Amino acid sequence: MSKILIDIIENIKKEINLSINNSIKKNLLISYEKNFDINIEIPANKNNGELSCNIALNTAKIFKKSPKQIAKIILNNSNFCDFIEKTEIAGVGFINFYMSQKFYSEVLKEIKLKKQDYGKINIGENKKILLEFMSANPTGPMHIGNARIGILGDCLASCLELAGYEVFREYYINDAGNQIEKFFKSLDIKYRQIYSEENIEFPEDCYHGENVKELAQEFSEIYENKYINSDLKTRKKILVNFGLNKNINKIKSDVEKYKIVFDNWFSENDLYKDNKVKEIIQKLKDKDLVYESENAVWYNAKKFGSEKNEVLTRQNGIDTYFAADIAYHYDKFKTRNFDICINVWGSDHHGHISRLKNAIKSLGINDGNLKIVLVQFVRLIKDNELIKMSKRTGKSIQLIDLIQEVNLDSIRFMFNLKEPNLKMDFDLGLAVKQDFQNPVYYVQYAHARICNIFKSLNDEILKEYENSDINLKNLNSNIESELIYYTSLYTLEIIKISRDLDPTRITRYVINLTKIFHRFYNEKKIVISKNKDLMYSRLYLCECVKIIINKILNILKVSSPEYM
RNA sequence: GUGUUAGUAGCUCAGUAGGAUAGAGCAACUGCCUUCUAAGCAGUAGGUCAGGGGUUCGAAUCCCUUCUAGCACACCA
Repeated sequence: MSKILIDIIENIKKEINLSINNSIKKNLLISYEKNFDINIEIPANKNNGELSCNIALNTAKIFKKSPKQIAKIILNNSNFCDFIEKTEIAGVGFINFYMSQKFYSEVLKEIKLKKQDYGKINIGENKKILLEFMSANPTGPMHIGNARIGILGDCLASCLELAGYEVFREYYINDAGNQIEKFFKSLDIKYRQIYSEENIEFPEDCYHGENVKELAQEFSEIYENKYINSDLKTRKKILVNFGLNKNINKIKSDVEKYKIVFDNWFSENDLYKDNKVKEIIQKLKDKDLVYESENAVWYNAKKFGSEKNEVLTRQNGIDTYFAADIAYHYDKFKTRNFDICINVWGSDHHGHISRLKNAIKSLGINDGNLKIVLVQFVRLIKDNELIKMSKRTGKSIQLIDLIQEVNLDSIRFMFNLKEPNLKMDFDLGLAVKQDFQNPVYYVQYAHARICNIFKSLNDEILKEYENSDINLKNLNSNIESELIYYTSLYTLEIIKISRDLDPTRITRYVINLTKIFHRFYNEKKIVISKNKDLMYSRLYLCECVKIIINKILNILKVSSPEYM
């Protein structure tokens, strides 16, 4: 468990509360019953210490003293652990903490000991999370927005695992409902067009993408005109099966090319096969939330403050996506017993959140355990021009097109740079052309530099380094302290990622870490044969930084080159 | 129209459970390789945090309001 810094922060909070209580007993502060929520932060400016507390400012009114007086009383009546070198009262009354040399040494020892497990914490308490993401429609190829969602979801899963959750990654295949009817209709017409002399019209509301045409073509190459005159039911079954299989396999292979991993591919159709959709409608009916009107079955969402009610079963007898989605989430929570469900959705689904939450709440599920991460659309820019990606026009930029132009390291890194819930412009020209400007190389370069240092050492030195007792107290310059301190913040980052469900923080963290490392590298010579004691300490530090960079690049599934 | 997300340097973005002098990268300019990798480092310049109110010791961050933009408001998924 890596949590030196976390422990110190907790210790400070406890000690300050203790100090306040003691001061009250000694009549130094006026009586107040509650324990305070102590806020410890990392100051933006290094001159304000490594940790800082604003408790004296927040309690000035309560204690009717100036913040500085309160801070002084608190410090006089407290005794912090030996990881704290000194404290000071600064500015308008902040209490600032400076770390001791022991702290720096212990952080490095922990990294070296835990290696890739450094940063692991257990705030998740092994709770089971079902993380559903990507879930692109199988009626056509995936577009670039799906790539962003896939990469963010994949990375979020890894981060949550680090935070101590048990994460199950799932892809929901929408292979049922109205859209499958539409998919069949589109395929069927394209298929018949191939063999018909007459001009069969292709309706506006069908899928206009190239994909449908290609599928019909492939189908006809295998079966020729065998099914042209079959009855509707037979034709539908064979065409839909053929099309879905092809598309889903394509999705699976594309996903693999992006190194995105799923534990399970959940078929919407299975919900129907197992009668789970009808069961859920019945359950809602039992709770008096369902009524029939205009030959459709409705869910009474207005009861929960919605503006309008929702259809569960259409006039044509087909259940809606909404009905299936309730059944799907019931299955996640109640049948498969997940503690928390996280869905990574395109932000165009945001309207769906409240009605789904209301629906599962009415089935006795705590809707607070359903969390939605919204991901906004990606626009692709090339030569300052917007590349459209409408599925309907058939000229969409597919997910697979991108990987043919830009290398995967770069794609994965770039998509992990910007917060999910912000729209993003992906500059294709820049990503391809100007490799050296890309932050991914900046980070990888630091890794390669460290590898190179170790490669330059001969076996004898390496052996001595491995076996000697390293004096980490040598690492006492500003830049070394700063670098070590930053490595200790890694755990805090993992906590914030699981709190905000924003994996992109880790990318920004590793960029900052490498920035400090590059600065250190320029400022301090590492291989110094005259002073082996110092050299080994610095090698130790390099090794620790390398461990973290490597770990984060692994999370991002970006390669860690040893040479560049 | 209603809901929702946003607006921070020329460009791309960090920073929001209120904190100290608002930060990076790119682009511009100036330096640093006989030295562990210059895909690097150091420095200069660049700001009415969209506008206006409010809350308080303190606001880019919270509240109200105006403006601008994306998205959603289907018996699509």
